[in-house]
Amino acid sequence: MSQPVHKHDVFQAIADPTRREVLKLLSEKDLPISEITSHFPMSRTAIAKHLRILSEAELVSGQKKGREKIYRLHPEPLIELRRFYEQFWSNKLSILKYMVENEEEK
Amino acid sequence: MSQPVHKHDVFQAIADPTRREVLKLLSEKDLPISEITSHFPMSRTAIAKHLRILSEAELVSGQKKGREKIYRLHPEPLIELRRFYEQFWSNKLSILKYMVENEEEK
DNA sequence: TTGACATGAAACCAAATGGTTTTATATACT
DNA sequence: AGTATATAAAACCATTTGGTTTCATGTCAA
Repeated sequence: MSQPVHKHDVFQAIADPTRREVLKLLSEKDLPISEITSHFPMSRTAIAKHLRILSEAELVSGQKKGREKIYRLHPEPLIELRRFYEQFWSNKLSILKYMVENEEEK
Repeated sequence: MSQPVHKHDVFQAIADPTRREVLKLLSEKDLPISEITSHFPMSRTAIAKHLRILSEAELVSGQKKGREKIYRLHPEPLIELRRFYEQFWSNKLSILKYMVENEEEK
């Protein structure tokens, strides 16, 4: 019975370069769809779809303001990205260690 | 003229849950395809395809050893994940702060 | 050398992805 | 009231994705 709360997860959401760019944009400032679209070589409709996917992953939310819909970044789910990353690189020391160990094999 | 050196990048590579699991497996131990396959409810061919994608992203490499092909993890490209992550969460303090603030909601 | 095992490669398929165009609806402006 | 603006929603489409099955090739072992 467990509901499929989110169709898209964070990993899928950031798989697309356009969506990563959108997140970057929104990290500076809340923006309406049309403004976001102006930064990309594609239709507003395409951007709206990307925003929906980001929204399903709870990385952004949109609030209607007059006739505009203002989107805002919510970076919290990206923490899952960090948890994943740290399965492999738990700290900077381990990275250094790895690099040293493999120095000669190159 | 710039060649598309890699068909798949890290972000695409880790978008699939099976591939993330494969990376996790390989983080413990180098493994041949058949052994990897035994951990998943799908065919060896399917796993081989996932390995190719991971390989294109340079997250794994495979070396023939007798009739087996042993795969090994190369976590280096995951550093890009970290760079992306830190665009939004620049330091551990902000993460800690967030986690503490949301402790009770679990 | 024959058979079992491990992988590779190709053809095929349904569903998802990432885009388009068209049409509709709600809001703001004059 | 009528027009322009901002978004939404739907139909459509080509390509990619994630799987399958089938067949071929190389290697080990008896």
